[in-house]
Amino acid sequence: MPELPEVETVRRALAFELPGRRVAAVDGRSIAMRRPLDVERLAALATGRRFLEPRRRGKYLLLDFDPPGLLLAHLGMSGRIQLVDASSPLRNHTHLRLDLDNGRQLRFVDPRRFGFVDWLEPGAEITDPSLAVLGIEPLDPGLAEFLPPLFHARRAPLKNLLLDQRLIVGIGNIYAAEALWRSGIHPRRAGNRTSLARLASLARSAQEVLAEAITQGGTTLRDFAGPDGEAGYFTVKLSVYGRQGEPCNRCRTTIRSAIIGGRTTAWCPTCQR
DNA sequence: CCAGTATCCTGCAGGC
DNA sequence: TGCCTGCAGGATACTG
Repeated sequence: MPELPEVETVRRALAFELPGRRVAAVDGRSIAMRRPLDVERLAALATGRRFLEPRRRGKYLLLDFDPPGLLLAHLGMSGRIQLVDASSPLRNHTHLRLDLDNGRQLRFVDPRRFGFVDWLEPGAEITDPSLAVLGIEPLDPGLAEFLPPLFHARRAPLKNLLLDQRLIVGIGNIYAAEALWRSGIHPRRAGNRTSLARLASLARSAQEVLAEAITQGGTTLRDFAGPDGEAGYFTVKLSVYGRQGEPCNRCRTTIRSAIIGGRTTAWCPTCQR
């Protein structure tokens, strides 16, 4: 489910309420996830600590504590984080619950279990196998400068390159398609067959679409504290993703789709070359 | 090193 | 109403 804008929206919502709160108890059931979920271990490590300001790196959420240590979370395809009253009804597939000292509860829900929550000791961030390999943050002001040479050295389709978290983080199947449409580039075009100028344009498009999605998500932040306590999976106006068979917003040509980089990819055959 | 594929898991929509 | 198939916003182990 979540790409960078969704994770950033969750982070901002958590930033309203978590800092300063103490973990009163941890509960759940240990199960297999992308990393095994060990509730006993998390309970022993997190209980009694206070939350600091939450951080994000790519699609990863980093919940820092005092005394130092952090919960590293990834939402995979179907993960959700809820911040609700401890008494509120439990969703199915709620794997982990952290009771706060104010009667609220932080919950990790993930039906497909492609996500995970893990504990990192101070400093382990540097060596963590998932975090250590991550590429550039797309909202970095220098993106349009750093990305073109990186992509230009590869012959894989740009769609694949955008999804490669070792090159650029936070972009998933939706925003990869949207960024390519905005810059008028065909998703199958090879990195090394794209001019540096067009790659710079792609970088700016990616930056724009992510920033706009975050802005949209921001409007749902007040709902976060509402009855369901979920960060809304806001409806960004999508131009190509999921719109195969419909007319292109720019030229009315029928949007088509194919599997590129192992994932369904939609594009406009007229606008994108 | 690079590119491409298979795989983990559940839920849901659509076809019959 | 079932039952089956395919697909889903991700990351990574493996192959060639």
